[in-house]
Amino acid sequence: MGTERKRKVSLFDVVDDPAAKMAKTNGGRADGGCAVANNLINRWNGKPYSQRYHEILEKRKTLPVWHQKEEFLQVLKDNQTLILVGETGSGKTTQIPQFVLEAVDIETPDKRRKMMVACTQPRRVAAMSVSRRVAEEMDVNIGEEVGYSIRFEDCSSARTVLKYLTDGMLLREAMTDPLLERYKVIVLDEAHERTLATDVLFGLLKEVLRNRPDLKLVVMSATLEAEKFQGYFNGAPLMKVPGRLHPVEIFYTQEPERDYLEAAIRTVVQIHMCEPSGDILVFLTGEEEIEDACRKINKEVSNMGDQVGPVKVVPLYSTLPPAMQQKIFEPAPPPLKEVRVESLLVSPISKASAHQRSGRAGRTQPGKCFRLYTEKSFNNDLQPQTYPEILRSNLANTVLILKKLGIDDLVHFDFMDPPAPETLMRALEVLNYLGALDDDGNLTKLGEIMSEFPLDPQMSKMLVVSPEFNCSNEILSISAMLSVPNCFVRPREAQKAADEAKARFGHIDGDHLTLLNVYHAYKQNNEDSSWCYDNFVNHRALKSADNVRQQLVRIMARFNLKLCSTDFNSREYYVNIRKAMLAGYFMQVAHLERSGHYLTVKDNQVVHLHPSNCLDHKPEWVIYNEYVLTSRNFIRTVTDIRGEWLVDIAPHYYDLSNFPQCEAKRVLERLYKKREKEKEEARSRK
DNA sequence: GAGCACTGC
Repeated sequence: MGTERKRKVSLFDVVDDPAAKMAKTNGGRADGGCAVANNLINRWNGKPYSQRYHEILEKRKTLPVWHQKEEFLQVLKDNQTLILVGETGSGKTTQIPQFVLEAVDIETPDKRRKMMVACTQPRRVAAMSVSRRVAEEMDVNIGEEVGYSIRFEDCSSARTVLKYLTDGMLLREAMTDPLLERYKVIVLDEAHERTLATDVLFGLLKEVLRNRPDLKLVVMSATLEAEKFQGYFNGAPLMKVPGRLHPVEIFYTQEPERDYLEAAIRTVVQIHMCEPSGDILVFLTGEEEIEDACRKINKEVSNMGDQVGPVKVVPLYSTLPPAMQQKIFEPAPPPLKEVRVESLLVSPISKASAHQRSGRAGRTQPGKCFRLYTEKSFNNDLQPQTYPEILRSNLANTVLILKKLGIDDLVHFDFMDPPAPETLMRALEVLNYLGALDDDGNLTKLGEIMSEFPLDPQMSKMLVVSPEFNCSNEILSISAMLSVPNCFVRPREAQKAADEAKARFGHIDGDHLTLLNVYHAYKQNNEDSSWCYDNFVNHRALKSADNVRQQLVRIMARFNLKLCSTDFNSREYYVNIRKAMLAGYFMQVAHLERSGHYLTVKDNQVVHLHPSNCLDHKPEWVIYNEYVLTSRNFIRTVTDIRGEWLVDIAPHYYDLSNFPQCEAKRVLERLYKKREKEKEEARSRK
């Protein structure tokens, strides 16, 4: 890799002249060119700028990136790829895409359509909120010239010239538009987070750039790993933008905290009592914890009565509806204090993200950062960077996407951090067993359809084949339910009632069918939220399952996969559903040994049924949705299946000549013999 | 008979 060509751009401030720039880039447009040059008319929608535009513009000009605007544009002009390192508060996420838009020519031969600038974000909230902000800064309506695109919500139009989108969304777009031809410039933001999608986009874009000399790439990162990016992108120039606007003081605890949640709440209350007014941002790991913390903070503060001011606690996590998530961007009414409880990354975090989080405190004014661990622990225990997701994930889905993108030689695909060859091999093997890839590793017709579903390949497979089992409606519902957070609520003060409520949905043949019952009951009760509350199911989870289901239905329709159900009164109703599930999950099967333990077929692991299961017996064979390692090896969400079905539905996987000697093998041998005999009898009857 | 959390499509 051409690190020898590495360049560093010198930093110097250039006096900015936006008016001249705009006149230049406005090109040959006759309409009001003069007004545009004079900064009176918005070149994007032809309307006069509002007063607010100018007010915001003055504030924007104080952001650190503005001091390097001309320099940035020069580097962009001279290079196809560039890397920009800017810490929190530099303004890079909102300003850089606007600078780009101002400078590049996005006209196309078709006068009605322009090319776009894309800016990716790892998270939906960010894509949405940043685009809103930028639309305001550009004095246009969100969804028109500036838009965003996230799963379930495309807020963009034919007029959109700047689009914020999740990195996963851009990857999906690449599947139908392999050269990303509607984009002129792609900005990959938060590249340091190294999400799976970002990492795949790195490799993909590197190739696309070779085929599209007119495309440009800006990689933005918050951390010093930038030199690694530089090496990877053939010595692309590196620009550094100074970070936060205000100093942040960092405090550590003296002793390690036993209960970080309790410590976090205590710290919040202390800050509330002792510090001047402002915002507090708390990082926690999950929905339940966040809701819990919100309740406790409210309670503790109200217990203190008039000694302290009121507090407004705002939760933030991904499964909150978007409108609720937007709440955290509303300013707190002046006399109130505000606590925002946020969940972003699962701990233990890296030093880099700890640093980035502390940066949040200095965004609008000087801040303080309270780390609920010791300084020693920060220095010794935390990894310097977050380990890239691609090195710790199951890659079956990623490999399927790459294949669909036309990347055949995965071993030589240019990953920034190549996954172990065994990991890739395992993914290829799984896809081959599922019939998504043929024996030469080429995508099959089935695989092509599977790749269009935003699901794991096992689930896509069961969905695609479900019409053959006459139960696609039910498999759609089950898939949707498996794709959202656990819908069963079990509050500490009402555990017994919650268990009883769950038991009412229980299906003796397994948890998948229980989920189906819940979904059906939810629909039959008109998606009513108080019904959910009374029955201890999470309304939000069910609503989002419904949303997922609709998306899946649309994909099914695109491929003419028929929506069908077996007659509910037929004995085959549940049998068909279980068989269809097995057609996708035949690699996730466990067998009950005479010892009373379950052994997985895949790797002969001893596993236990997760206590959340609703079976009233221990079936000889089960399929499971996931394998979780907590206090024991558990298989969670399990359903009873019959050994005969393994032989019928997945004989290529249950090929006994490759099977290790075990009880399951002997059982299967008998089943195969039985099948042989049945066939012979049928033949002789003829 | 024990919970374990997250993100993205």
